[in-house]
Amino acid sequence: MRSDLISGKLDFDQPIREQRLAERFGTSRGPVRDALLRLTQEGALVYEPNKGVRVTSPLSDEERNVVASMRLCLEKHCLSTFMEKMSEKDDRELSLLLERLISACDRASLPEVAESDLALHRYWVAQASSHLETMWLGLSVRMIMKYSRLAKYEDIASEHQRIVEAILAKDLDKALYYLGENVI
Amino acid sequence: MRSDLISGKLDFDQPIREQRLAERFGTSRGPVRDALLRLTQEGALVYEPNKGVRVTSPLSDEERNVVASMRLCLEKHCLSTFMEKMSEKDDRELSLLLERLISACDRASLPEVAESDLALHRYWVAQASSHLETMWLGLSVRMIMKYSRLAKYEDIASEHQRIVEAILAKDLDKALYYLGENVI
DNA sequence: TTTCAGTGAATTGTTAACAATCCTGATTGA
DNA sequence: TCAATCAGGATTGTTAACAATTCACTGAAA
Repeated sequence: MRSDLISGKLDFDQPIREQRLAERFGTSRGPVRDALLRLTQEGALVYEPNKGVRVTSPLSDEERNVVASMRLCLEKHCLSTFMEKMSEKDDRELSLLLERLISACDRASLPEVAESDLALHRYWVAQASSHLETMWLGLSVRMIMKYSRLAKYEDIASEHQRIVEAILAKDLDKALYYLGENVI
Repeated sequence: MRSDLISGKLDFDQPIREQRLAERFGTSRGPVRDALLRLTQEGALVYEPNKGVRVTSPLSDEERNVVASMRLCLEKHCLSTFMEKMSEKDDRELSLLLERLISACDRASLPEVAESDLALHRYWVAQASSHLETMWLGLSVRMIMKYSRLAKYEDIASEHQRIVEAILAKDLDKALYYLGENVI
């Protein structure tokens, strides 16, 4: 469900019906309500009492700038603490996530690009702090719901490749610099 | 429930039982689950599958610094846009919220201080952007859960008095400056 | 004594039925 | 013609019962 929202399959303000989703995922309305409530708190949906949820409207340019600078502040901190104590296992994991993103870009598959983009960033955030991870999610979901509609796949791939290369080379300054160019 | 968490009535890691809350609030477990899920997304509780929720652990000093600077970035933007288009109605509302906070400080009532502190800040954030409001909530709840354990009531009152005075005098620079001193 | 499997209570997860609310469209009356 | 009213269907909100899981405790075997 989240990947549908992130990839922009659904139009803004479109209402989401609980019964439909329950049938689609072969469950009852209870767990569906839980999931919709979570997506609401993440900012992908908006809720109105007795009217259910609908797809959230995109951020204005001003809002997007604020969110982006908050996200950058958060990710820079997480990337710093992550790089201080990363192991060979993290190296392999990062390479894997990057590879997945690049292949999604090659196939020009918007849902997969959006998801693997988030998964890569999420990795260093989650490794640094679980508290910050949940906050990061809310920021990123909102940002990607807007940007995913006008993405250039080659740029995404190369931007992330530079970041990961800098991380693997233990070059903190360079990694932070490229991260700053990517998160806009 | 949220005010219990904010004011620090419950110990960290203490598990929250759905049945207990359902009886306390005279409802069934369904709405209780909804509320707990929301508080989880806000960061006041943490959830583990098949184990329910428990009170979240406090932020580390490092995490708190990051969250504080994110919150300050967000609130400064919101306060600026709010002050551009505020009316006399907003003047009265702010004065009311400030008065409530000061009287809570006088009574040295921690739950009320925490809640009216948040309510005041929330006002200009909500007026500026509903998108940013939900993000702000997650940041602020986490911050206040830590700070509320060692607050000096007179400082809180005077800090907010200065902020509101600057807002009412339409002095943006001064308002932002005092806000920066308060959100730490 | 320690460890491990088993047992039962406590708790969370899920479901389907029912209640309350909202929305749409037809009908009535001015 | 137009506005207000009133079904009815659709949708969300709530509840209680049931299923699945966890946890603490017991007791037996090494």
